[in-house]
Amino acid sequence: MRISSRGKYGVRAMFELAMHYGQGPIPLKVIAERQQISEHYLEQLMGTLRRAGLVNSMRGAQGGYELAFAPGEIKIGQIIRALEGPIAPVECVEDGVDPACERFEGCATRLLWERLRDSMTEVLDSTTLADLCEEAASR
Amino acid sequence: MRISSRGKYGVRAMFELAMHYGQGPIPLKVIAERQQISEHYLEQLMGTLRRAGLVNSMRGAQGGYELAFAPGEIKIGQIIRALEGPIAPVECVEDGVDPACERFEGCATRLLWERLRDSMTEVLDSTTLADLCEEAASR
DNA sequence: CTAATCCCGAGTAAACCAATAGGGATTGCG
DNA sequence: CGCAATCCCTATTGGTTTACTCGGGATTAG
Repeated sequence: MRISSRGKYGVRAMFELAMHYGQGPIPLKVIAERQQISEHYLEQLMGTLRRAGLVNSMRGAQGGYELAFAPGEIKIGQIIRALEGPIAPVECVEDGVDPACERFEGCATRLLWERLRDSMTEVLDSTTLADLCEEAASR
Repeated sequence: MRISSRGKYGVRAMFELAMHYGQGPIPLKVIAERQQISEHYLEQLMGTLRRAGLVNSMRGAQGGYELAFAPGEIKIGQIIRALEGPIAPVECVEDGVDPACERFEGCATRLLWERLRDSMTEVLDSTTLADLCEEAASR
């Protein structure tokens, strides 16, 4: 029941961008350094986040990345979904999957997985980058 | 954010045992058949569950597996922990891990992962095999 | 022009997963 | 007793995923 480094790194990188929101683009190199993430690896993740519409990038000298929205409008759940796929402990409770289950009792365990999915989603979608910034500031 | 087949299969197998609790041991073969799980693979999982003290086994003809406790006393969380390890979205919020974080802002994301861990634990530890049986019965 | 920067695709070593293979030990029953 | 049913254990395998690394191309501010 672990998220992968993709999700961890992604949230850390986005948090870094959130902490400097409105101050112009931040180059990959700086994010990677400050968050201790392999630069090339992070590059791939940022590409994914860009294609998901969560960050904007500027090429060329003085370029870098910035959030596509204000920190308060980006939910952690969006970041995780972009990098790790649907938030669902088992495939059959993914959004948009046919709920018909051939196993009669499959449904018994299915309800459980739905509850688990919902509680995970609730946490991840009720927290925004702004919340993380506040928590970091209040210490 | 998926649990592996180990966890899925394990819960299904334990549910099967719960549905027939008190009716003597059920052979692996039957569990595997009813739950459509590879017999040899399930054997490994049952070994793990036995060593975790969640099931008892009887060898020889007429042997099989049965729950070590009443269904109401076995939490899903125990099954998952036995088969998948600690319930924690990231390593640094596992129980018993040093909470000191070298990254100053690591703590900002750490709080998030703790909340996620707690909400997952809450669901998995508040549901017992008896709950699954009830849900299956009420339809 | 050039240095800084993003962009992209390929390759890779290690780990993990789900399953298979093959045999050994126990035990109820005829 | 002897055998079939059953659990027990270790090893191996093929496939996938993970977390990177490598090398080069495109863009742009100064």
